[in-house]
Amino acid sequence: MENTALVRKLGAFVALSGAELSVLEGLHKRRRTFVAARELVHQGQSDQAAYILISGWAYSYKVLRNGQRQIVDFQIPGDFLGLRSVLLQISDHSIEPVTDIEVTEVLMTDLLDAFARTPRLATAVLWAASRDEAMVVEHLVNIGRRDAAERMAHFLLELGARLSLVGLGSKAGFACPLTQYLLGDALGLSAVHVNRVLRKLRELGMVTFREGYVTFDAYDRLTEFAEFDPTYLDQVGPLLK
Amino acid sequence: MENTALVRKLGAFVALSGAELSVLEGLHKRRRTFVAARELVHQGQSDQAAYILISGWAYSYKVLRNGQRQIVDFQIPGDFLGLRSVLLQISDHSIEPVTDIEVTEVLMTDLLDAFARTPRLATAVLWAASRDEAMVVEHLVNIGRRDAAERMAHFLLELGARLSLVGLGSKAGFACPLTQYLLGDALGLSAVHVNRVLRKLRELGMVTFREGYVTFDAYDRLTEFAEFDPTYLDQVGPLLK
DNA sequence: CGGTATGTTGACCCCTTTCAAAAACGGTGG
DNA sequence: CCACCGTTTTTGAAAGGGGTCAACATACCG
Repeated sequence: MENTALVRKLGAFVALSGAELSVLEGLHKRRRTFVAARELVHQGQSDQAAYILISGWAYSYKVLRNGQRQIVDFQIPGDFLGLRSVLLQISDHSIEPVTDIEVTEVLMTDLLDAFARTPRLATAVLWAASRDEAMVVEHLVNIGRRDAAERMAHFLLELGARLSLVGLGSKAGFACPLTQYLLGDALGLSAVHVNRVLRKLRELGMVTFREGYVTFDAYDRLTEFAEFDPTYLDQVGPLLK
Repeated sequence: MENTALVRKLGAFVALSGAELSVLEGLHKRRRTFVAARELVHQGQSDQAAYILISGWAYSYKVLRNGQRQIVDFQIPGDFLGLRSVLLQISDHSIEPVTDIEVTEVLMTDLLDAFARTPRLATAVLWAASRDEAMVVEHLVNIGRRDAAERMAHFLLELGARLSLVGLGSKAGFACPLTQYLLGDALGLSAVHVNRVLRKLRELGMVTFREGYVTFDAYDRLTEFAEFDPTYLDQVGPLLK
């Protein structure tokens, strides 16, 4: 089964029965692929389907009239794309792949049906949504109250931790397809300043971001510097037995 | 029934049956009151209960080691307090009343039971959580990509719109118990700058914030200025019939 | 091999912060 | 009713973090 990442995520919250697993399985209706940098969901469009990311990276963002863009979050394998859009019946944001991506489509009607048949699954998805919200909240704190260097450090650590949870990273580092423009739009910084900050962090011997790879040169020192506390990403144990 | 605000909110998403309404009713176990400015939930504490706000204002926030504080959102009547904390089993933020508040307590076990018995309620709560997340996302855009004046304007408009939905405000204005320090911590600005920005907006003839009351002097011009689009707050009609 | 996207660095400027201090406000107790 | 005191609001002056503009280096690609 390829959507292990999602099953693992939800399984951490709710111990899923065989029946529930097969309902979850049944959600994966259609396999689709999208190419890098071509918008997948458009802000304002009303959606009938969400996606589960199988491979590749994507990001969700909002654009302002003056052309500025704020990236809300990056999505990595195992994450939902556009779940909120489906529930609110309208997309309040756009989604674009960073790399070529593979997804499976989840139809809203199927999802609501699944909830009706297996309430525990609804709870599990509610948990996943809460975790996503916790990440957005952390980004808010990051942008609102940390200076550029701390912000960058925190961001890279969070990404590393998330990737580690799905086997794509470690405390040593991770492969990262993001450009400095994307980083800037995610952190509320200019691309130019992103560059300067990365240099500073490199010179401080804490992280190196070069050639699509992030290396944590001093993980603990970086964690301390960024005041990074991964509690909001972890799940201690199944809440529903 | 006093928790009309919540019923109205959820009812907008899911047409609730009599049975579902009574389950919802049954959630309101205990009525409690808290006094202003005394912390109600502490960051890091593990929670067994959430609250539904009946009257008064509260705010959720995170503190950094250096003492800085980022307010994530203000809660007004009809809003959940600490729903995310309950689902994640740990509070990633603190909550404090702005004014004296009345709440009803919702025990986690009751909530999960209610989900099991009435799946549509789970869907409705998932919707409410999505709406909260949409607000946080909008705050992120606000702080990340708007300058101080636009940010303040957008914030006041959103607050006005939310209060209007529960009958506590209009396009003319609303009663607002917030201090300039609270505004600053919510918007990622210093209190001093908040003051300057308010003066500027007042001199531009768009909003006036004086003596605990926000007056929209030119609602449309302000909306235009802040690029405020309330779509993310509204609900067009019940998704589940 | 030219062309386009990305990374790098310097100089300058402006929005916001910080520091400081005064004024206004609101409650409290005498 | 008033003196007193803590909180909140207001304003000024100076410093700084990050933005903007511009140029150049580098890498990738058909």
